[in-house]
Amino acid sequence: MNKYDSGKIEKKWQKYWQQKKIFQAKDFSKSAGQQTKKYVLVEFPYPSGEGLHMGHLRPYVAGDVYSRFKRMQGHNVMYPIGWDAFGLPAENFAIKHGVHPSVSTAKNIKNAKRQIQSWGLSFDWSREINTTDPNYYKWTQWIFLQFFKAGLAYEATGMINWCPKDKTGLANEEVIDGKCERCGSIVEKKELRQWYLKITAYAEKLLEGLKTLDWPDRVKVQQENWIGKSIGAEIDFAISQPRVRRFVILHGRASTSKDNFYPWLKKELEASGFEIQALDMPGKGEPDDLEQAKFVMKNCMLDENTVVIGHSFGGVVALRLLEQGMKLNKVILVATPFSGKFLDGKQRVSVSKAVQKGFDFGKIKNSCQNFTLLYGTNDPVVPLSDGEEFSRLLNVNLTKIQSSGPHFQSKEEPEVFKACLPSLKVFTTRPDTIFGATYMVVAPEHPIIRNLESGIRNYEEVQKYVEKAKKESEIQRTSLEKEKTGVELKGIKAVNPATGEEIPVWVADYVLWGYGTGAIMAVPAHDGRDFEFAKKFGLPIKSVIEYNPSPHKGREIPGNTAEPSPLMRGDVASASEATERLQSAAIDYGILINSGKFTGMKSEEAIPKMAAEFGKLTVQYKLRDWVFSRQRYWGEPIPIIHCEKCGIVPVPEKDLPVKLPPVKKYEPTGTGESPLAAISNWVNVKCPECKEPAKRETNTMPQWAGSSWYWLRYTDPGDKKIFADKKKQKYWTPVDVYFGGMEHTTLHLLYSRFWNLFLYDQGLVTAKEPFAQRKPHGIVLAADGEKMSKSRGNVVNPDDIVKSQGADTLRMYEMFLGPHELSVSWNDQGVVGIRRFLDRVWVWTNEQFKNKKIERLKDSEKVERVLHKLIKKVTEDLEEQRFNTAIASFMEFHNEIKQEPVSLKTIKTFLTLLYPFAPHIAEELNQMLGGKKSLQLEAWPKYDPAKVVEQTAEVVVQVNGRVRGKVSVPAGSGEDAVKAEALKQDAVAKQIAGIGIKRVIYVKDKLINLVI
RNA sequence: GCCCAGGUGGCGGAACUGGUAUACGCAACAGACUUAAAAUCUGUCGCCCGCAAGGGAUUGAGGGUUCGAUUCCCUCCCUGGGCACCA
Repeated sequence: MNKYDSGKIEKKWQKYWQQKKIFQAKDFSKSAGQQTKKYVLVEFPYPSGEGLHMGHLRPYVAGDVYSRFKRMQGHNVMYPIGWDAFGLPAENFAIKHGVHPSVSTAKNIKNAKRQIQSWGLSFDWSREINTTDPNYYKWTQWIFLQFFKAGLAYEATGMINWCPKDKTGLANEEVIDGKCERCGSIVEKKELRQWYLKITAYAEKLLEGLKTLDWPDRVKVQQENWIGKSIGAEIDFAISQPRVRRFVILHGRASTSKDNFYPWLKKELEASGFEIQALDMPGKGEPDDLEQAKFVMKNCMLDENTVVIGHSFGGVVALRLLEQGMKLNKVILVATPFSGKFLDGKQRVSVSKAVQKGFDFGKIKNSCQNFTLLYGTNDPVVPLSDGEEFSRLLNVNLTKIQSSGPHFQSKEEPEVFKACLPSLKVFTTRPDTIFGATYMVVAPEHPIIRNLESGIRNYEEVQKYVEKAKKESEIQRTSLEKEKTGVELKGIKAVNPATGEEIPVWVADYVLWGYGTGAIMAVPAHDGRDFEFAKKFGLPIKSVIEYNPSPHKGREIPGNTAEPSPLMRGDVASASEATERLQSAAIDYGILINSGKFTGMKSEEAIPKMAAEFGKLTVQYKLRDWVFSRQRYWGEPIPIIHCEKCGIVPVPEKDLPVKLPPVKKYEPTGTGESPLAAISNWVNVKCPECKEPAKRETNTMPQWAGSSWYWLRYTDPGDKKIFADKKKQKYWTPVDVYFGGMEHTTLHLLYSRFWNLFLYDQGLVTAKEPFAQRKPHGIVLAADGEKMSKSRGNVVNPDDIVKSQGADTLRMYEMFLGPHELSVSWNDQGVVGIRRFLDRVWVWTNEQFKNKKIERLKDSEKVERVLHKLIKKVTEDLEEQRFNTAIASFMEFHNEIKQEPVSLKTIKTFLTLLYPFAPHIAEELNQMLGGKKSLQLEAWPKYDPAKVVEQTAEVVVQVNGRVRGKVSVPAGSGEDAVKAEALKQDAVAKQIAGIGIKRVIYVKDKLINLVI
């Protein structure tokens, strides 16, 4: 008998599988006996210099075992692999050693491929992909352009997360605990021009889709929390602003100062104590905006305390005023046209002329920082898209409303009046507490601080606070131990719309600019944070909710004995409901008090009513748009050209891919520009539209771009015409099982779902959701229970195990360690247990085979029963991916029958079952037994339910629920027979002696319980 | 603070819808083989009392439902993960 030489056997079979192309998945295959397709996916690796590690092995083996099993069941299985090869390590290596990333990447891929093959994984190599291959990233760029064309890829300047070590911007998802996901540096804030993908537009769809997925709850919940939906109300609080004295109304081109809403508006504003000016403008018909602007400057009192309302063409004039350097407090644009093309089909020469002259929006924003844009959803003349253009150029929100009359021309337009009064919009999930709002807080970044500069008496102090807050990192600002800080905006008061009372306005960094409206109504009696702040600064606290009188331990707030404890916890039952409908940070529902006509209502009832009364119901998400540009070299170039004249121009599809040019220096500049910016002959191009000189976008895409659609490419890896043929997609997608790590839940998995949902909406993808089932795996920890890491020196290299014990042992041990979804600790000593088992299988098979009679041998009843039990157990465990217990059952089987002679057929069946786990040894032994083809081509064994059944049953005898004995009875015996048998037992009789049996509980073939 | 997952021998872990808790493996101990060791094979092996037969307690803690609870319910503790001044 040969020794079990795992190294030799494994190489032999790996070569065999490759040559016979056993694992190639054929598109549309419907050959005889083949069932449905199965698309089994694992996260493709980043080929790093260190090679693949245990973290890769675990999901890959799981996917492999499952794939081999499913193929044998007759499924057409696709189990593909590729390389996610863009990324920083290769680039950093290039910086250090001057080796081009593509060179080191190719080398690393070669090594990783060698490793994967040595593990005996049944990947279909004919579908191998590489994200850094121009033929691949061509389509990554192409998809980006689809986002761009749909308006979901946009450029904006904003405060973004910046990693000072990697010298690049980061997405929100890449910041973990205020640190860079990749290198652990503390993330800074930096104002930069960036590309964004509008993932927020898909927030609701991403949430909805989750419901349809067969994913573990913990994964779904994590995505849900990340998207962070809360329903609440937006409420305007009026701001009294003593410095604004004067309103100037500029009417549209075909009207006069007496027309439209002007007389009514004048009356309203005068009643509020303002001075109004409204001129009849020169040049009717097709007026000239510059001429009108000069006329206004000459005839109106204009200064930094003036608000200008421009209706229609009047808005154009207002913008011209600003461009001329006129400083104004605020400009309200009402249905102001931009394009010159009107909805009634007419071209307005005056507007076209003004647009052609060009507005310098830099100058305009310099002159005034406070704009309101009002657009009518029912405007028959000026299109909403004009408003959107202004919104983009001025970087302010667009207010879309239904005007009372067409084009805001009715005699009264209340929305216009409302826009005239400065106000502060807040978002709250608890509008029912509005009567308790005793002050307001804005985030340090809130523009209202600049806008009300002239009205803020302590502006210097405020400014100092704002500057300090902006300098602090996210970690410092959101640190929990930190005491609340803030400064009152003196001279500014807000009006609580519920009580009519004037309340102070503060700036404080506990209010975040990134969420909601960046401003809150503070209800210190019912919000922990507001309470803390109010205590510190001595602000009034007013209780408006009475909690259900409940004996639960309320948390008494020290020093607040006068008021009923504001944070008294209410009824517990409401807590879980709250997450369902409305999320609440710190407060529970109760009965309203001190709340005018709402007093006595329950919170649940009051919330929608009060939201409608004082504002409107809205939805907020924590999800932010995806910062999609990186200031680094080794990534997909963003296929955009910047032209002075035509603006942002997408690279025409025929010019894709935009290839990475060779560079000498890979160092990131750190200034927020990519190293590509220095390659002038690459940067300078002709504008595809006007053919004038233009410049390429030099930012590249983030790591996650290539992996956001790679599973689609596997279905059609070589296609030159399209990213993935729709027929092939339709056959293969969605992915049936996706093995991978928990760490990708709010990164890769979220991004991929977003891309897929978008492409689905574009009609480019056939499956709405990309991954039907997700199987996350636990981390493989080192023997000491810590994470494996080089610095700890506790890393187990899979290559070493392959060398010493063999790939089959490595695979099986990895699976045997524990449940696939839980973290497990590697144990060097444990590995030998599996190797011993395989050794025994080797010896046992050889010895059985030596038995000359094996050909004619018939199995005993016991062997048959044990075998069929094994088939049942392994099949069921594999379906549920319970690999560890399946392996245990092989050992049990072996322990039970190792002394018995077994038939050839039984050994073969055993090897067939073992094949997915330990394919090399199974193939070798099967061949030794005379098998002519790969076990992969055998049908998966089926068990006979009749043979699984035991003839005799061991029934446990309990007395009062305690085990007192055991009886052997024929399977299926009735209660009386078992009871009689049980009473014969000494131990049982002893317990019962002298006491009558009150009751008997009998579970067939399992247990009899005598109650005395 | 909130949300998930989990807590079972010396260790990794089993236990189906409430029905023999500790399968399987590791480690440990004893024996066989050997000049010896390793390897291999055979056996023992959760804890306490007992020579034994047998008995008792036991699945993080406490309580409850039940003939019977690792499993269901309540309260609490601990570990891991996620979110976090998100209004």
